[in-house]
Amino acid sequence: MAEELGSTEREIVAQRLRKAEALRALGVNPFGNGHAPRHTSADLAARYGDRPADEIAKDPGAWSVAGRVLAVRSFGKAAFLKVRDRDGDLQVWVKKDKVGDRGFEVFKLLDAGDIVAAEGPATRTKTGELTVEASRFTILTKSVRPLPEKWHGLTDVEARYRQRYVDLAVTPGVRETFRRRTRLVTTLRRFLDDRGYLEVETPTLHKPEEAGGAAARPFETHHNALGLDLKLRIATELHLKRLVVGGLDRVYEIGRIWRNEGIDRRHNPEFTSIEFYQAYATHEDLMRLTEELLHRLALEVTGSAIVKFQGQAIDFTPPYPRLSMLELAARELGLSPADALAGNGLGEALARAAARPDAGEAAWKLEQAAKRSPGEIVAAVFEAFCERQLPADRPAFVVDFPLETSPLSRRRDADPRMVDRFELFAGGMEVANAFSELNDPGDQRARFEAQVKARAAGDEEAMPYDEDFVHALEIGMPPTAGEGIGIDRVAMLLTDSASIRDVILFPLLKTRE
RNA sequence: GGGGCGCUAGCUCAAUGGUAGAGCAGCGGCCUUUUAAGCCGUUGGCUUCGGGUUCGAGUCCCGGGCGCCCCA
Repeated sequence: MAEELGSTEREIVAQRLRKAEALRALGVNPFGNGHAPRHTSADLAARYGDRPADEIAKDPGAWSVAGRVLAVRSFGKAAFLKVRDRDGDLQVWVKKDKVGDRGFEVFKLLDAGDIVAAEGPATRTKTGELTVEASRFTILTKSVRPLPEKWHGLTDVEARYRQRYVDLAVTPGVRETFRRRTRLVTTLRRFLDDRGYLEVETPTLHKPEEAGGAAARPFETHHNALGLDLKLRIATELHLKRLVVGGLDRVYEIGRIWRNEGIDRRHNPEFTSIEFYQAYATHEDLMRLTEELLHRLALEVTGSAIVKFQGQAIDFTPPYPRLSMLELAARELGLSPADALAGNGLGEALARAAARPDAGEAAWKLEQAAKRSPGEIVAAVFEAFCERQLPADRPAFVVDFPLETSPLSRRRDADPRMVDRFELFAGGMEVANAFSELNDPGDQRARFEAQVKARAAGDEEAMPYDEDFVHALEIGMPPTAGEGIGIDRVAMLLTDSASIRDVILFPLLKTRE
């Protein structure tokens, strides 16, 4: 098949399609079906481990494996294939005298990338590699496009995201990252199930008045038959709390959330959250639960409570330090917490802070905050100066949130300008957010009204007035605490991934051209 | 939204403004213990796209696209 010598991709595809036809001529369907391997690479590893060649020779077994060929080292009448199956890599040794003439004719039509099946005894080659010495060999699927180069693989990140199937097939560690992500979700689910939580599913299509629960802009869509404008949910909070009203005292939902906002290392427009709600609990209870949960997740997913993230070891062993947003922000401003919260001297202090050299790009944001309430200024100052001071070697709780930052949180009994809320930070990211839930319907009305006012004043992230939610609170919600955790962020931490795109199989990218 | 960087063969990368190259993959040979196998030979290019400057542009200038990083 030498009539066309070119090696552009188009010519390579044509070449390989000709090989597929040649396979058909040999009676091998190049896109065959119905062959099930009986073993995986892990089965061989489990059986033989590090045992030497002479021991394996006494018990070579009869193995049946299949997978994608990643590399071919051919010697004319024999060849070593690097084959990858779902568990790992395995070497297959194809020898003309063992697979027979026909099997060897099939082998000669092999390209890297093809899916093959091999049967035969195990052996250990003189270089020490556990190998299936094929007595039968066939090609199950012809790969008609070339795979990336075997040594460097696919390093172009854009190509990796756009063609995740290639990335998964050839890039070391990618499969493991997504296995870990799944183990994380499984562990999380078991953790809550064991504590009497009920997993539920609530709507992802929200009517405009339902699309609250967070400060974010929703995606908009439309139901044709009902003639109804809808929004994709930005949180699961308001529906889950309705369920607590209904007596599902411990509920959680793991699911997709959509927020119509920018994309960066920590944000993808669709991501996965877990929110859980527990009646008769307080935010203090949830802090302890969170410590226990993260500790468990680190252990189950990585095997250690100390996790390396971007060069920094993070110890997930409880307890985690608690830092006061109000105190830290007030200190930055040179005010007492009481004065900061009361707004005494706040304007001047804020202007001084914004002018500091280390305010840098945050200055603009601080100037914007000047028009807002003292509580929002405190939060803005915290974000600008204090987040980066949080401990790097372990997670940390931030507590003492001003009321204005939290329209769904319960007021603190001791100081109604504050709420009983915390956020958990780890690896420089906000990972969880939790609070004792507001269950006073009158107060909730007032908070929604303030949100409506903020929206009218231009705050596009302010949430709508959800009358039915207030109605639910009027029916009566037991004292409850609830929490949301960004699954993708935790997955980043536990897989040492710098970008959220590395833990989302198909991150959103712009259309090319 | 702003700034910086990148985009050259299927993949990974070279190329003072002066004939676009290499390795891998492919193709033709040799080769029955290789680990990026080796050796000989060989094909393959709309240099992201569109303008411009220039005798001459992958390279310089302007604009678009896509991506990454930083900032908002």
